[in-house]
Amino acid sequence: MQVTANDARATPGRPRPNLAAVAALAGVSPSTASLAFSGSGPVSAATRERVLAAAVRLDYAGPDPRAQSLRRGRSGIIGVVIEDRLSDAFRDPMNVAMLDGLADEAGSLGAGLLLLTENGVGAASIRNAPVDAVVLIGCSTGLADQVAIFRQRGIALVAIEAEPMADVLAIDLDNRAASAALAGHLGTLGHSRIAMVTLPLDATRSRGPLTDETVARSTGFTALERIRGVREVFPLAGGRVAAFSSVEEGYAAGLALLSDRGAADRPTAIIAQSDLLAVGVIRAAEHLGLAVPTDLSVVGFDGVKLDGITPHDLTTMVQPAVEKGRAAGRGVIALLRGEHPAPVDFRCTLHHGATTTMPQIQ
Amino acid sequence: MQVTANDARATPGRPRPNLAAVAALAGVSPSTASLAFSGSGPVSAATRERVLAAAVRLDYAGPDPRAQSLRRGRSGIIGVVIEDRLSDAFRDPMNVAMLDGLADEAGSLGAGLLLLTENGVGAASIRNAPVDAVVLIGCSTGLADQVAIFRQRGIALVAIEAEPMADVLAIDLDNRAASAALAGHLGTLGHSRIAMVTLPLDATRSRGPLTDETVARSTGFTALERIRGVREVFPLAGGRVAAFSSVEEGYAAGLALLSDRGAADRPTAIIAQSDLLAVGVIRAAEHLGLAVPTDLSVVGFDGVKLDGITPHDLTTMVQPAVEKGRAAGRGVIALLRGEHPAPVDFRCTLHHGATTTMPQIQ
DNA sequence: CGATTCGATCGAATCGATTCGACTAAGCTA
DNA sequence: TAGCTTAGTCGAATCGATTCGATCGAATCG
Repeated sequence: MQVTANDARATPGRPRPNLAAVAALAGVSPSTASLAFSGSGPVSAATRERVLAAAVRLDYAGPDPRAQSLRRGRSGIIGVVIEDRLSDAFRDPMNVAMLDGLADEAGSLGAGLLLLTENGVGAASIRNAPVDAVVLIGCSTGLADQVAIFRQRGIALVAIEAEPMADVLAIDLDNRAASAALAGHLGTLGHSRIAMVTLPLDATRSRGPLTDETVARSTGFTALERIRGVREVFPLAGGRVAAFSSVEEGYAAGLALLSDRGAADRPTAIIAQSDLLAVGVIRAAEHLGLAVPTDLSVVGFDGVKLDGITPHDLTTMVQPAVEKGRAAGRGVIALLRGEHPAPVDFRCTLHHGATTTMPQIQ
Repeated sequence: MQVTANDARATPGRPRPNLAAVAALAGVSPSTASLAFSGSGPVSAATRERVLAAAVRLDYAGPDPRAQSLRRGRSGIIGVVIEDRLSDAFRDPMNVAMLDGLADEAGSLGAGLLLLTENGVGAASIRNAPVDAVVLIGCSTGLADQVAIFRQRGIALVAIEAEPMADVLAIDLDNRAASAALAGHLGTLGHSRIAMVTLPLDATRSRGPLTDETVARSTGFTALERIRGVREVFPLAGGRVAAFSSVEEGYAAGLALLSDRGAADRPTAIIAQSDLLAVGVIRAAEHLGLAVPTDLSVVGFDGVKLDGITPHDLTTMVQPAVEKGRAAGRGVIALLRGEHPAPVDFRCTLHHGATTTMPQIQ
């Protein structure tokens, strides 16, 4: 029971005053004091002054948000469910951009974002979090359980790029069509030996060849959709699965796809599921003495800024990541208002860079 | 007023049952029902069964977290104050790593992380957030106001790398000493024309030359400490201020420091305040035809993984970023227990890479 | 001048759970 | 069998604010 630094009112400090105490000191009823603070009712200027003065005297910090949220039935908090470790999720600039857009809209509502990771004890936090709504980000198809919990609690749900679910507002991207368009672009140029470098297919983030089995077991909605899109054009396209959306992973996958193969055996084009992966693939190609796009065409996905990361002007599908987050935020707001917002579908736009050309004649 | 998909019980849905309703259906008092749920009291197995069955019948989702947090005086939420836009803050891998460590410890407590940005309307959310504790990350020295608010609310405070403040648990890094050591390393090698590329000096994130004036106006604690450390060795060292910790910014700063100068005029070594900046500087040097380290020595800070980003083995100060977050988390836990945890000071370790050598004789 | 309205204030109920103290009945000891 | 313990249950107070309806005095209107 040390008494050192007992000025630290961190936790035990003397009990904070409440509105009733302020009201008592000001000589008014708690209800009047409440009105004076919230400004939602007729209060004479004189009483308001008195209440505010009393609050200052008592060092009252304003209404307790916990009590407010109980009374109002709203906490002003939006949950964000992220399946990964934060460091993994935030490694992908797209996720960060989405979160940024979401934070923007949430901020306009005066709401905060509560990060909910589902790993470990986090399950408890999903069950107990005082959230008004939840946005599912970069989530696998295997979160039916979580969704059920939230639904039972009567919490509004929004999912970004997820398998359609009942009672969940979908914010989607045309991953499939966009990937098909990229593949089509390469097909038009004359490519036929195509390989993919995909985003992780499940939460284990295991790196390796893209096999029918790994695809069948996959829970990564976005990655799957993009694979499907490519296979609409090249039904047999294979490739590698990356563990992260990063330059290093792209580099490793690129080496795996390009090393130890003759020109006749090697893919003439690689479709990477993210720009970072694409940059890695390009580095691998160049490391192996292959010129891009002469010896190898490479396309990416996302449309992130690559200045300073690569000198190439990458051909890629530009997606409105921040806008996805914004749309999710607006969806939340509408749901909380009791409206029935319509699902949103975003479109990618093809950026015609300089990393694709016709395949060399062999 | 469409009635489509009216199954969406998102918001308006019929009112959720409460514990009292469950108790009534089970034929017990609310207090007993509460005991049955929390398990913190003697309840016969039969009664517990009955209560649980009633809960299932009513589709009761468990105690309302809002009411719990009012009653208990704890919300199970830890606020994280980030000064920047999220997309800016998360661009720096150090911040993400810290957050990850923090999330880890918070998760073990069953707590969630609430992102609080102070820009815009966010001020409202700082004032109203139902948090038990707050961690200040990457914050400027100009947040006395926020700290005052939290203190008034009796909220436990932890700051990572911030100017010491009363009643705020400090988690610090030896930025100054580590920077001095880096500078000393270069000094020992024989360098004397040193330039710095610093992290942003304030929230405006303006790019430009490092002048006495910008330093004097700066609010960036970490950046300032690192500048001070370097100037312990090279009192007159100047340089450039970057707008972000990124490769592109480093590249731009590198060009500004190295272009249009003769070998006798140019710095022989550059101290970058982050590894990403250092990589950018190296790219700029190489773009200008200067070899690293022969023509220019470069050091970084942080110790991030750079595989795939640069082939160089960067000489840098490795900091325990995840551990900083963990320590902050443990500090929060201790404070909430009413303990008086001691401040923590982390040390960087010098990684001797291959980007420094003796300056060329002119 | 009496009736009416309006502005300001207050009382009491409410949000949903937790918890302390009290009570009951059953099991035990002497 | 009287007296005592104890497991199980319940009532009521409490956390801190909001809000509806009622009240009271003063100002306005016919």
